[in-house]
Amino acid sequence: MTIRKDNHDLTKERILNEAEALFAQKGFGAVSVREITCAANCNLAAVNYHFRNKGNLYIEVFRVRWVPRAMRLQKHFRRSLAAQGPPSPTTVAQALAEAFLKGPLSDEERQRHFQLMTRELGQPTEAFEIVADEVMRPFFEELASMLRPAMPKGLRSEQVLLNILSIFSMVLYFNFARVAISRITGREYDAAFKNRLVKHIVEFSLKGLGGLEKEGLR
Amino acid sequence: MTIRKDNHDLTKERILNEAEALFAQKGFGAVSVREITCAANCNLAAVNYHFRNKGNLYIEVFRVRWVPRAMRLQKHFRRSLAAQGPPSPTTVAQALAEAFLKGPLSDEERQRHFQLMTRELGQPTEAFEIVADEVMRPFFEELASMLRPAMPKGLRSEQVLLNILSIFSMVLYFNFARVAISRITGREYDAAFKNRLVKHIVEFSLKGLGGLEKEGLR
DNA sequence: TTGACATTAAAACGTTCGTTTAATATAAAT
DNA sequence: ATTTATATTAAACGAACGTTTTAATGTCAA
Repeated sequence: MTIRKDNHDLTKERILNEAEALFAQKGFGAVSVREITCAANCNLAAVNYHFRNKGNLYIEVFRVRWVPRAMRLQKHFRRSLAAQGPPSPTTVAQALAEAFLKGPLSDEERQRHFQLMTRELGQPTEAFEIVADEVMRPFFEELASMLRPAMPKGLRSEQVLLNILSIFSMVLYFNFARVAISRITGREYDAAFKNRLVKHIVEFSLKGLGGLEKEGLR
Repeated sequence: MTIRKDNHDLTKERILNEAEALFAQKGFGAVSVREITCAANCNLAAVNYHFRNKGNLYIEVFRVRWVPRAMRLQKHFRRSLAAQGPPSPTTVAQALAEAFLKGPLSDEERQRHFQLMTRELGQPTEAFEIVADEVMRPFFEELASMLRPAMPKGLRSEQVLLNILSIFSMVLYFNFARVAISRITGREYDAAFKNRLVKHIVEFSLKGLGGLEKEGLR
């Protein structure tokens, strides 16, 4: 009964895509509804018809685009981690850096993803509740439980969390500050440089974590 | 001859202050000129009179507020470093983390500073040229020349730079994502927590840098 | 073919935007 | 005292904003 035609809400999908790209690129306040509908090749009123208003479109972008992508990233991380046997700081750091810097996403998609996240980290809106509750906190706890057994003796759980946050700060930074990093290092942000960054993050993180195993280095 | 009355351009100063706070808080596109002039307690036209237009006010904020503050930070770093004898990875990391997380700035000022920087890192505008050329690149080179002699044998200069960028990613992150970090860790971002973060960054960085000295730890 | 419903389209709503203009105030210079 | 340069003010400009309204489509079940 509720089965509609194939391209039932193709417009809705296009709006979500373009809205996400623009929100990531320029931030919520700097993007106009007209800009979105123009990029999505649809009528101005479509945003209000499909999403009630601009603000709700923004949080919908997180709900139906950002969170599922974050889940895909986590799944990719778990798969490539499981393929390496029981988790150690080495394998965790390796799988993390690879999933978040290379991983299953296109370069554009990854940039969008971390730009949106960085914006919410800097000035949290309603969308941050979603990011924190559905993605960050559960994943960080998962990572903590993986790393804790391999960490120096009686490490406080807060310290484990800070270590994880530090790794994430690097992942985030090397993703969202591409232009700046290219400019400062003088290197183009291409596949080769990305590999270099993964290697660096893994090494730096491993040492930072205080892991004693040396096999993953160099 | 050009000596005007006391409050000659007090308005100009107030506009710069409020503009910086608002640009940092919400981003260029999401701040209106009316918002700025209202906060600065002056007439709407004052922005265009003193700064030609909104865009020029933004880059002027960087020129006469952000860069000088960055210089103050660097000076503070150099002074507290010099007080500890010849620079080693330990003393450099310690002085860096302290200067950028506690340092000479008020908490508000520091948050503003890193929010503005993060915005430019994410989507560089004309202001990023200033940030990169006048602050980042020279300072990073200074740091590199300090760290290089103490680093493992034949470390490529690119690798030294990546290490420095990693430390900065943490400093940046722990400054601009305060709300998120408080929320995730469950700790209020107060003086005690800031000290905890400084300690963590120093330890993590030191190990990440591959420094062999242990005296600075714990 | 018809009636109901989902979607798109065009036009207009009132508001706010950045900027400009013209008038006014102030204090130093002549 | 008058001129000149600097600074502030109130008012208005057209453009763009988010949203609503109304009409025109398209698509199924009956």
